[in-house]
Amino acid sequence: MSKKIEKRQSIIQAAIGVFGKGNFRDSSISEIAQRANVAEGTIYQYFKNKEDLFFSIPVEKTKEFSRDLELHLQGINGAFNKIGKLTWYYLYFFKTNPEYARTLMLEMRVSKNFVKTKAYQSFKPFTNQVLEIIKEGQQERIIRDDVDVYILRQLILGILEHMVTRWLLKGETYDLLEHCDEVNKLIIDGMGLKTNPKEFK
Amino acid sequence: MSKKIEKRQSIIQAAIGVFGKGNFRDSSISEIAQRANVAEGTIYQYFKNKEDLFFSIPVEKTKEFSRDLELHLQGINGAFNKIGKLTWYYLYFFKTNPEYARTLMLEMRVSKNFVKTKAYQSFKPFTNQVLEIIKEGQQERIIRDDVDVYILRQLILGILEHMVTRWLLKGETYDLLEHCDEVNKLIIDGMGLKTNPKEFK
Amino acid sequence: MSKKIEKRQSIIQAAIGVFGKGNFRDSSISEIAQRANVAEGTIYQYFKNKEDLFFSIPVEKTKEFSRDLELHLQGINGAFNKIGKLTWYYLYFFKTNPEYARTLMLEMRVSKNFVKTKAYQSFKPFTNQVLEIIKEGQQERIIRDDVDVYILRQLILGILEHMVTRWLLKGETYDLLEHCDEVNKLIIDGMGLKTNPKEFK
Amino acid sequence: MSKKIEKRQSIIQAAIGVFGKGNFRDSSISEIAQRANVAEGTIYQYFKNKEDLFFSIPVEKTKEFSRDLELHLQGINGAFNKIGKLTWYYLYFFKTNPEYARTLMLEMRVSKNFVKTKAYQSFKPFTNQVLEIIKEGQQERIIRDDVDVYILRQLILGILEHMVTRWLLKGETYDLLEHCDEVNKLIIDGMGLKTNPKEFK
DNA sequence: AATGAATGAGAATTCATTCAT
DNA sequence: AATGAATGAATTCTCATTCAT
Repeated sequence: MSKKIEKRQSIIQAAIGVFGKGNFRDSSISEIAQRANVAEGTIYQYFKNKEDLFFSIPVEKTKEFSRDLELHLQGINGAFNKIGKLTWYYLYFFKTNPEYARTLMLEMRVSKNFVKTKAYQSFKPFTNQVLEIIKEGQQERIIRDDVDVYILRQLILGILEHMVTRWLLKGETYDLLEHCDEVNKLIIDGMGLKTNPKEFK
Repeated sequence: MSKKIEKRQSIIQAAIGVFGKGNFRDSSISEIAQRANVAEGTIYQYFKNKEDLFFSIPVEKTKEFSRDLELHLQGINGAFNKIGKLTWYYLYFFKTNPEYARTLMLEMRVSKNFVKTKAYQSFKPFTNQVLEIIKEGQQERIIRDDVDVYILRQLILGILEHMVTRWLLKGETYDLLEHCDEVNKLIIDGMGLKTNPKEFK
Repeated sequence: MSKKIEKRQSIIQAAIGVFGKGNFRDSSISEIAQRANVAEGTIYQYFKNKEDLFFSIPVEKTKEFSRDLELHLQGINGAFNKIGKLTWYYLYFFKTNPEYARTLMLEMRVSKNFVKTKAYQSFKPFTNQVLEIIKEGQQERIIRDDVDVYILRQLILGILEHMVTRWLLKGETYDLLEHCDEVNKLIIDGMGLKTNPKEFK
Repeated sequence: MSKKIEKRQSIIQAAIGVFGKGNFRDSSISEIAQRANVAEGTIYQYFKNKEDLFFSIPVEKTKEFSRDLELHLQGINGAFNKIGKLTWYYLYFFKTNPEYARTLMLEMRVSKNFVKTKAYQSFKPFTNQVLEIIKEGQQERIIRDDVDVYILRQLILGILEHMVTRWLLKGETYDLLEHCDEVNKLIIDGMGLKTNPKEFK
C-alpha cells in the first residue's frame, strides 16, 4: 500500500530533479530510473509514459503546495493579510523547490497545449482559493469591486509568476524572497479601493 | 559570393520556421534542409552544427532588427520620443516575426546557459543603444538620475520582453501592439523625474 | 482439487480467446490473466511458461473434441456412416470454436517444429481412431485396400484441414458446414472400391 | 543509382532469410541489418518501417517471378500447354525460393488484413495473366465455359497454393516438383470440356 | 561547393518471468 | 496457493553528423 505511494513519490522526486536540469526531450527515463533507484520498467507501472510522468509532477507538487498553504493561512484574518501570506508562501515555495520551479515555469508552462494537460487542471483549486480571498476582500470593502475579480486574480498570479520566472532566468543568483514585501505592497496598492491602478493586460 | 550569403540566409530563414514550430530537439535538420531547398550536408558547410545554427538565428535577426530600428529612429529627437519609437518598433518587430519570437522567447531565452551564447552577445549593441538613449534623457534632465541606468534599462526591456512572452503564451490571440501606448506611458512614468516609481528589480 | 481444474480451465479458455485474436507474440500474459480473472503470477503455477500454455490449448481442446465425438459416433454402424458423422462433427466443432480454429490452424500448425510439440502428440488418439474406421471399412470390403491406409487417412484429414483453413482465411464469411455433404461424397468416392481416384499426396 | 537498387535488393534478400526463419515479430531489424551488411538505420532509408519492409518482399519477388515466367511462356502455344508450364514454374519457383515460400504462405497470407496490403496487390498482374490464359482456352474451345472463369482460376491457384503450403508444413522433406505432372493432369481434367468436375468452393 | 547515403548511438516502451509477501 | 510489483532484456525507430563522390 504505502510502499507503492512511497515509490511513486520517489519517482516523481527523481523526475523533478532530471526534468529540472534540461528540457523534456533531453531528460531520459533511464536517468530518472537511476535516480529513483528503480528499474526503467518500474516507471511504466506507475505512469503511462514519459509525458504522463512529466505532467504528473505539478499534480503532486500542487497537492503539497495546497496542503501547506492551508496550514500557513490558518488563523489569519482579513483578505489583505491572507494575500500577504499567500504571496510570501508562493515565493517561499518556489525558492525552496527551485528544480520544480524551473520545470514548471520554463518548460511546462511554455509548452504547446499546456492548458489542456492535467497539470494545468491541477492548479484550479489554488486559483479558486485566490478568487475566494479576493471576493472576501470585496465583502470586507477593502478590495475594489469596479474591476472584474478574474482580472484582479490575474494581477496577483501574473506578478508572482513573473517574479519566479525572472529569478530563474537570472540563474537564481539572488534571494527570491528579497522583494517580497514590496511586491506585496504593489499588489495591495493595485487591488485597494479608490486607487486608479495602471491596469495591465 | 553573395550567392553564399543568400544561401546562408535561406537556411536561417528555414530554421526560424522550423524551430518556431516546436522545440530545439524536435526540430530536425532534415526539415530545415528541405525548407531551405538544400541538402542536409550543405547546412554543415555554413554552420558547425545544429546548436550553432540555432544560436545564429538571433545573430542574424538582431542585425535586421538594429538596421531597421536605426531607420525608424532617424530624425527623432528627445529621449522620450526615441523610447516611444523604440517601444513601438520592438513590439512591431515581434508581431511581424512571430516564429522568431517563439524561438527566442520561449526556447532560447529559457535554455540553460543562454547568457553564454553568441546569441546573447548579439543583443549587446541594441541594449547599449537603449543605455545611450537613457543617458541622453538624463542629460536632457527629463529622466531621473537617482536610479542606476542599468536598472532603468532593465525596466524597459523587462516590460517589453514580458509583453511579448505573455502574447505568445496566450497563443497570439490578440494584437501585440494593442497596448503599445499604455505601456509607453507606464515606462515613461517610471523613468521620469520626481516620480517615485515602485522599483522592481 | 476441482477448484484447481476449474481455474486451469478458465486460464485455457482465456488463452484461446487472446491467442485467437492475434499471434503468439502479440498476445500477452497480462491480458490472459485479466480475462481469466487471475493474477499474472498465477498462470505460472499452472503452466511452465507462455509457450507451455500455448501448446496446452490443443491438449485440452482435443480432449473435449474426442469426448464429444465419441458420443456422436455412438450407435452408428458402418465405416462410411462413421466417416460421414466424423466429417460433420469436425466441421461443426471448428465452426463452433472459431477462435480455437484460428489459433490452431493459422498459428500453431504453421509454426516451426510444431510436430515436436505435445500439442501435435495430443492429436494421436483422434488420428488413430480415423485409422481404425478406415480399417473397419476395409474389412467391410467397402473401402479400397490397394492404397496405404495412412494415405487414405491423410486424404480425409487433409481435406478437412483445408476446408477449415480456407474458411478462416476468407474471414469466416460463410457457413463452414455449407458443403459438408459434398465433401463427404468426395471423400467417400475417393476411398471407395473400384474407383480410380486421382491420388494426391 | 544502381548502387541504391543493389542495396535495396540486398536488404530485401536478407529480410527474406530472416523472416523465413521465424515470424514477423520474432524477426529483428538488427539481424536483417547484419545479414545485409548495413547499419540498422540504413534500412529505414529504404523502407518506412519493419512492416513496410515485410510487405515489400512479395512486391519484389513477384516482379522476379513474373519476369521469368514470361520467358518460360515464350513460344508456347495453347492454353493447356501454357497452364502446364505455369504449374511447373510456380512449383519450381517456390522450390527454389523456400524461405520466401515460408514467409509468404505461412506468415503473410495468414496475417490479418493481408488482402489490404500492397503485397496482395502485387499479385494482381500474375492472377490476371492466369485469367487471360483461361479465356484463351475457352476461345480455343478446350476449356469449359459453363463455369465462371474466376472459379476456374481459383481452382488452379488454390491447388498450387495448397501444394506449396503442404510441402512447407511437411518440412520440405520431399520434392515439391515430384507430383507436378499429376497435379497438372488434375487441373486440366477439372477445367476441360464435358467433364463434370466436382466443384469445390 | 554541394550532395545525400550511411551511420550508429540513444531513447522510449513492452512484457515474460520471478519472488517476496 | 495466489498475488502483483519489480525487473531488465530486447526491440523499433530517429536523426545529427560525416564523408565519398
